[in-house]
Amino acid sequence: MPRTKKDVVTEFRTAEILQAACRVFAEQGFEQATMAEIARVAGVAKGTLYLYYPSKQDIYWAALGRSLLELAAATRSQVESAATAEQKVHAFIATKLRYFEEHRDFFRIYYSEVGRALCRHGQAARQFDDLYLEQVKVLDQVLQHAVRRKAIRPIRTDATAFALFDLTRSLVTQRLRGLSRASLDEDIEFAFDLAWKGIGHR
Amino acid sequence: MPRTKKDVVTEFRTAEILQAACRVFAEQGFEQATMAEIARVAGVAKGTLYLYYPSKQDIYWAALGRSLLELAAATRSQVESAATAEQKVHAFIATKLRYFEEHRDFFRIYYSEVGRALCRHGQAARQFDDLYLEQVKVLDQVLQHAVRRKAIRPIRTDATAFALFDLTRSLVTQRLRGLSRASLDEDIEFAFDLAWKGIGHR
Amino acid sequence: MPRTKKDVVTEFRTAEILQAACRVFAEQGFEQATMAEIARVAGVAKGTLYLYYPSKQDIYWAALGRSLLELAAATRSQVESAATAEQKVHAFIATKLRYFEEHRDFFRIYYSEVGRALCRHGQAARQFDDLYLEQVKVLDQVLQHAVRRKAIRPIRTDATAFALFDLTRSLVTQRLRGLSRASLDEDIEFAFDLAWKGIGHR
Amino acid sequence: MPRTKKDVVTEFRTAEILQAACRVFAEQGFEQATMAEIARVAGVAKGTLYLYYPSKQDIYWAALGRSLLELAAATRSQVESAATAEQKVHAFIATKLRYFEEHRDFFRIYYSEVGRALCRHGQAARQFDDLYLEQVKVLDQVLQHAVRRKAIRPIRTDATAFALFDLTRSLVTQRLRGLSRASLDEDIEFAFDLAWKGIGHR
DNA sequence: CATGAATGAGACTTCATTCAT
DNA sequence: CATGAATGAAGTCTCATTCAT
Repeated sequence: MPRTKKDVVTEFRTAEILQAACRVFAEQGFEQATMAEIARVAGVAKGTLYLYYPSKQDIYWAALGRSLLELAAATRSQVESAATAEQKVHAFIATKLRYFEEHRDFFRIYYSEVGRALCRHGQAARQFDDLYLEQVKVLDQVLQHAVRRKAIRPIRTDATAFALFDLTRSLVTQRLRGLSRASLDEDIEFAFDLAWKGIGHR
Repeated sequence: MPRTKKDVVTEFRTAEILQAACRVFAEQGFEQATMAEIARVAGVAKGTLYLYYPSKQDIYWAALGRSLLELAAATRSQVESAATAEQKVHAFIATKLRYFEEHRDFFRIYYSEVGRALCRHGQAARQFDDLYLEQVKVLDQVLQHAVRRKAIRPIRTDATAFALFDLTRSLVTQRLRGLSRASLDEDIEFAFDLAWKGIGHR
Repeated sequence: MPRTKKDVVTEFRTAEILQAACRVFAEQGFEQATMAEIARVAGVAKGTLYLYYPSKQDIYWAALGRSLLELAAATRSQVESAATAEQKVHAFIATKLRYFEEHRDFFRIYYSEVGRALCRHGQAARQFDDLYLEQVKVLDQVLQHAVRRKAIRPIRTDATAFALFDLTRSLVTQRLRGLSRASLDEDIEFAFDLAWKGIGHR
Repeated sequence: MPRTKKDVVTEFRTAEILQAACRVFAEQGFEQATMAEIARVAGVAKGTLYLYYPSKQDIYWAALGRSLLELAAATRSQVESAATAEQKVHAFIATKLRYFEEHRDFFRIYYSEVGRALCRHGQAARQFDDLYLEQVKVLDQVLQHAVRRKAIRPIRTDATAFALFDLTRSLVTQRLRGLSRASLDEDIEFAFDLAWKGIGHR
């Protein structure tokens, strides 16, 4: 509440750096990205980066984590707001697609990290993994509930949750690569339709 | 045409190197993997690697490409052998899941590369991308044909092809991470069921 | 001449900084010590250090020089006060041991600098060297006088002066490292006794 | 015994590097010395240094340790060869002065390290310290024995051992700094004489 | 052909010093 | 005067690649 001067500047710089980092990591990937390039894009000196983050790794996690938490929160919120199971699944897909559409750099880093996590598994990617799995769990519970209510077919909910998760990723990727000529809303409907007719009763 | 002596040795060394590379790249990722480690695992000297491949990048592409071509061929073959659209889609999913199940290291590299390709796009990943898109196209044509024959709902076949593609990846990932307790066949049936009930007529 | 306000503050800050510097340099050595740490210990900001000293090097010389001058003055004073050659040598040894006992941080820097001076010779260590040699000269003259008076054996006085100088350093070092269980006075007597009589029987 | 080819080269390079390191460390001190400079003096590339030593620290310890062990061995050997206590003390002083006279760069590093060890105490300098203290112990035992035989005065042998140790260092330093115009043998005799008889008349 | 010692470009990180507030 | 955020030069170490043996 106090120290507005310092905090504002810090927050500004932090945001500036993370934004630059996001762009650079999205374009180059973690390993190819250099601190020099991040600094250049952020418009600061190399040393300045280390005033705000102790290492390249930390900038990376910060850039990734910030959006990851935001996305997770948005997803939880939207899913909870939805009334029926159908609407919840729709909300899940829609929220993700919309968020990624608006944060394409984040999606690139995010997707890239999913791949990296398969290799080098057992490294410090725990925090990332946790957030990842938590998202799936949210959807899993929605599906479990829906199965009990017979809103959807009896189905392996955990595996389905994963699959729906990847389905959204699939569409985002298509959009990102310019392979989808449809509008965002159309893609959302398409994904939901595909998912729902698949898991829908009858 | 024969010259067996030389060719056999070359082929042997090549295979040995690629296998080692596959393991190392799968465990470490492209950037973290070192030529020294690949050489060590392959049981040859560092310099020897350069007798067979001009660069680290090339070993990577070779390791990736070899299995990629194999998988593509298997997929095409199995899909063509199948009679009905339903069986073709089933074959597509089954072939991929089976292949990845048997070539886990390859899958790791492959999936990791999908992520890397999003970043560093426009780099030399053209060959990878082509193979990737070709796979999708095979499925796309199956779906187009099926739509015309009203074997499945009228649907955006290209986007659906992508989605099915990612659906299989989703299940492989689950298996790889130890998140699926089902058998391989059960997972295949699950994936197909999910896909088909989604795209199936009625 | 007075302007007490400013001068007092300056003197206060200067002393504060030098004391902090003394502690930090003693603990870390010149190169490992950082301006940030000195500032932290001094309770001022990094920039403030540069208001009073133009560089790290200068703080170092100041911290070293201050005590060095003090010690030199004390030594001269005590030696002059002593009546006989024996007492003068005793005073020399005693003064040094007492001073170092009370200014252990200074001794660490001082001794460390002696070592550094051997390397990097020809650098700006002139001032340090001068003070160092001057101390020796004081003792040298005492010894020369004593030789003429036949108070001590005819002996190379300059080399002996150096040797006695290092003898005191030797004992201080032992005390500092906790290798001496004797009292300060006992160590003084021991050093003087050793110097005066040697170790030989008779 | 076998692998002469490789071993010889390795030994040659190792020696080359250590010699270069010795010179550079002697001239610049540990912190000011750079790997680039050591490589330049050794006539190899920077990376080559890391083929033989894992870090700058390790090169330093190696350069220091090699001579330290050599000196320790020579000292022990010479002291043991000597018959009487007087001759043993003489041997101790003579060996050290002779060795340092021939290995001036080593002495610089060595002395510099003694100073560094006072600061940053508690660091990994254990190995150095051990060798240092062991040397003193050798002399200590000689003195203890001599006291029992009444070859020398009853005296605190441990403290005296330290003092004699520093006495030799004192003379080496004088020679190194060009402050002694005497020959090496004269300085040896001077040091021994001073130690044995003290400065007092009679 | 095979080797692996040697290379050197380039990465991350530190820290003395500056300067706008 | 005092501050401390910003700077950027410089250092250590890694590793893909080369080449003499």
